[in-house]
Amino acid sequence: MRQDIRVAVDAVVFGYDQEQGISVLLIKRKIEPFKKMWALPGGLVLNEESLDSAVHRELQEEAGIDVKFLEQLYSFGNPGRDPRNRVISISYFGLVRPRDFELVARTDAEDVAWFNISKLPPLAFDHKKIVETAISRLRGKITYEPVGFELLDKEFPFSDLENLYQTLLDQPIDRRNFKKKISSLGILEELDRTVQRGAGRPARLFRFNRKKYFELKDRGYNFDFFS
Amino acid sequence: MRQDIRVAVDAVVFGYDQEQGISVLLIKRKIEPFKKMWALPGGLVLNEESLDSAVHRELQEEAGIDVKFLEQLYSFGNPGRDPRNRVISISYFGLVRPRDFELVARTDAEDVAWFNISKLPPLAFDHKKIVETAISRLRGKITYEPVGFELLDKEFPFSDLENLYQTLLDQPIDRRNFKKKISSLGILEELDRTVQRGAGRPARLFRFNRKKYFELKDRGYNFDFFS
DNA sequence: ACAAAAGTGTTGCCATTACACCCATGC
DNA sequence: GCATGGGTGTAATGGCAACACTTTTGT
Repeated sequence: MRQDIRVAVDAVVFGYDQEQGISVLLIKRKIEPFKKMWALPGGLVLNEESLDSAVHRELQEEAGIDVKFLEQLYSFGNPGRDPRNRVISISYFGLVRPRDFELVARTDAEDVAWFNISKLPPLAFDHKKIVETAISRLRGKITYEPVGFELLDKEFPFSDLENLYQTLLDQPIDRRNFKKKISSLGILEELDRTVQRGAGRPARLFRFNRKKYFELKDRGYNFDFFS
Repeated sequence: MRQDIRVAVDAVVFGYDQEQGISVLLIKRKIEPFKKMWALPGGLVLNEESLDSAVHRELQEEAGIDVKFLEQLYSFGNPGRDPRNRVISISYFGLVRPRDFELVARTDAEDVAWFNISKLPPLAFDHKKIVETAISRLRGKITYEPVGFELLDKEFPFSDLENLYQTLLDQPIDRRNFKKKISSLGILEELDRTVQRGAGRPARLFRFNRKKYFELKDRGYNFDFFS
């Protein structure tokens, strides 16, 4: 019998926010199977498009967002992961600043929303497994490359970076040692301006030096976070 | 138009040998397209089988070998990577001891052979790119997990491990420091026996402590190889 | 006896860790 | 003036890197 397998892409897009922590973008399905359940944005690849284009298109179509940082995660292909036909899912991993986007549910999606990664609803298909894979990739990532460029505002107080790392590592960091380490990498530029956040002393703003940041990312770097 | 994409798996299986260094397993294609060219073992996934089974089956069918260590590498899916139909390839990465197997060309393969990774012939499809991706994964791998269990003989002199790392890193290693580092990981067991290799003093044999080796592998470990 | 490979310790240095008080602002 | 978050330096430790000579065998 001729091969009868379909190919889909699915995206696990993470956002970071001081209040919410790390969130994942989900859509509520408008159609069967798993109608009304939350699921990862994604869908079948068109005949003429590349896999990368397919993910970008689906994110645009279903959630109305344009994710710049996307990389391939893993391909899930067990028979039976879709109850109707055999579909293999090529999953992607993305990072964005949620505040940069206004979510808009379209086409197959009845709703779109951010969910904190520790408060996920039940998910359609094997999407729970996909999200878990993505989270463990994200956690692993910060130990061998810098993370933050895609998740923080263009200009941010140092404590934002510190909080991001604490959230991702799920453990406290010594502020002074962390500052020393990051500063020594030379990927940050200190600005003259400050920002006030609630009570307390105003914080100086920083931004990433795009060039050095990506150089370091390409070379790879071993952070040793234990403290 | 209904989706018309096929799904294949391809395997980049590496072998290590004191004389040959790092090699890749290739087959010579018996059929069009790219008839008579060298290519990675692989082929279309059957309707009812998992991706993992598909790779194992293809390796068995085309090369007659049974690869125990296999993990997913990356999925390549550009339209046009196969000149006839659209085929996406889910590639896998494997490690074996070449001496454990006798290669046997079967089904679609006219020939099977090991090629040193620096002396590869022209390859069919985009297999050159796939092999390059696999090599860079292999190089990366040894910096965050131990490697060797799957590539060395059950019992081996310490110098084999040292040579393996030197080959993979493509740079000399200080023998004393390397010994100290590996010993401190507690993944090696020293045996009473020795082995003689050509001239020189006989070398004591070692073997991996399977349990501790895989514990370390799961936990992840940061080697810092610079020297 | 010499060539070839195996085996083995010490020292200096640098990077990581641990640790606590002052500063600028809002209320 | 007090609560809140921002900002900063030093000393001790431990892990890594550099480094060369002796041992055991074959020829």
